Amino acid sequence: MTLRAPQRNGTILRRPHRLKELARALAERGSLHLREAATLLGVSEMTVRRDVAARSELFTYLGGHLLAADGMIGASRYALGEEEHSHTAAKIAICARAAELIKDGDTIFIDCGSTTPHLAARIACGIRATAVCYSLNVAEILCRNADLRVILLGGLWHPSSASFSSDESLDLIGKLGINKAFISAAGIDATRGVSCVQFHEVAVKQAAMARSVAKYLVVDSSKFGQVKPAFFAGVDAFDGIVTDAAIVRTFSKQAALKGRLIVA
Amino acid sequence: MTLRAPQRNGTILRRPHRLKELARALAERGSLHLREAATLLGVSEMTVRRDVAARSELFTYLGGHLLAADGMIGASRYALGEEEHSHTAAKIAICARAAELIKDGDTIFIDCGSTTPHLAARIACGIRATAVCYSLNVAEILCRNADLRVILLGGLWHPSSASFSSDESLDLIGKLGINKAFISAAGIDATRGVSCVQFHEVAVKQAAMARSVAKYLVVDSSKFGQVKPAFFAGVDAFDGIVTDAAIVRTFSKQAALKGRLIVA
DNA sequence: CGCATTTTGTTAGGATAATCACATATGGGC
DNA sequence: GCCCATATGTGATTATCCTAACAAAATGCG
Repeated sequence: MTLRAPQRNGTILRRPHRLKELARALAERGSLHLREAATLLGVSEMTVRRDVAARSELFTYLGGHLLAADGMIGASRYALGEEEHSHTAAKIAICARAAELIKDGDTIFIDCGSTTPHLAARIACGIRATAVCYSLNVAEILCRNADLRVILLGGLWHPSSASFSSDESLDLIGKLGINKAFISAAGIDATRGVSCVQFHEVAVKQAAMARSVAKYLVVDSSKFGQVKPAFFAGVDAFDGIVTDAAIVRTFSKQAALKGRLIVA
Repeated sequence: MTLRAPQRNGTILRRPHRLKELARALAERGSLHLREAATLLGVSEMTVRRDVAARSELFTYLGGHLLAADGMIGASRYALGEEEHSHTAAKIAICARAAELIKDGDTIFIDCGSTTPHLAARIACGIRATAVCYSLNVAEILCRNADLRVILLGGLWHPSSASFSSDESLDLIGKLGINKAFISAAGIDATRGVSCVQFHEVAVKQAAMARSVAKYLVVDSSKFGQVKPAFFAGVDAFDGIVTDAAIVRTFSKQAALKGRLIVA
């Protein structure tokens, strides 16, 4: 069995194209009936069902109605159909592990990205902590937790990462005492360090790490060996690297990671 | 037929109590299946249906699943079942009117509260503007609009008003040039001025008004004659007061409001 | 208590949605 | 062209939801 390129219809990739159309329609209208979606896309209802099932992280499907998924608020124009939204199972697993590190009374920092919302959602009810964040999808989740004090770093909105940035945010970080910083990344490389895609994130990540006693990198195994444009820290800046089991074989013996891997 | 006090079961008001329980459960879990809701409340599914139908503004009901209503995002623990969420029709109407004031190229400020999310939602697609806000429910809506540049003033989260406050936010406002500020209030009184409930809102409202060329008060008619603890501006600080038709008879002849009422 | 009213539960039907199995279509490789 | 794999459509079956009508229980009042 050989790997093939996706099939084409005329000029466009079919399923990915439909998913984009759906996401666009949902962003505008909020919800969509299965039947509407089918006629909108010019396919049968069954095909819409299958499309949605294939990428169930992106959509919520309730009783014949299609909604934007819980976590994708503000993230609709957020690299949809790309890598960003894959590895969801691994992300949930590592975030569950990372959440165990959070104790009563902690002040934590939660980075932006597609991984960290899972961490925010996994903070056990009853843990009284202060949580600092700068992305909208993380804030939404934290703010629903009545046991948390939440600080959102504001500024200019960046749709690409669903986050905010401003000089004043950095000032605010400077006034905080943080116990544990949970940092995400798009790439981690033993020699070239840890990097992300958006440059505006760099200053926030660095400021949060500078103010934090412990720093944890929260990345799924697909990020290992990747290098992205915006470098922000060396691998050794982290006290722990929380990741999933798939990583162990390839990288766990590297000296740079020695003793700091926390495998979910 | 006589008017009666609500019926009681043991110690608690039944329907109102169930609605609160439902809202609480929804705030935690996001969505709830009809069957779960029924067992949770210890009543039949039919009763849940009737409860929800009775206050359909609060809930969205799709194919057997119960969701928090569109407008109440972030406002779940926000005086639910109280006055805050009433007058919805009037709020939508006045916000539609206020949204007409927003033009291409404007920089606008949108206050927090249960009224202003409707304004955020009513900004016509295609209008390219910069929008400044400091509440989560407003930010969520603005950030979905790809035609807007959004600035969120961050800080410490206040569940009571779904908003954020910090000194740094005020610094940030100081750097902005705002054309139109849309301010909400809980009370407006010709002699005692305009007031709100939460004190942390005062500094933000005042800073935004100070930086803005035009100031509009966006309040439904039920707020007239009310006085709340946190005073933040005189009636004459506003260039326009956008409100609904119900107000005209009682207050529109007052000299203090003369010529500044904009009736939806 | 007995009556009127309201609230809640139950049942039954028709409508709608979900799932499965199978048929058909499409496009790529040989 | 033929075959294969994937993609899509169709129809039948089952499950679920919605509504309405009626029955039962709770409540307030004289």
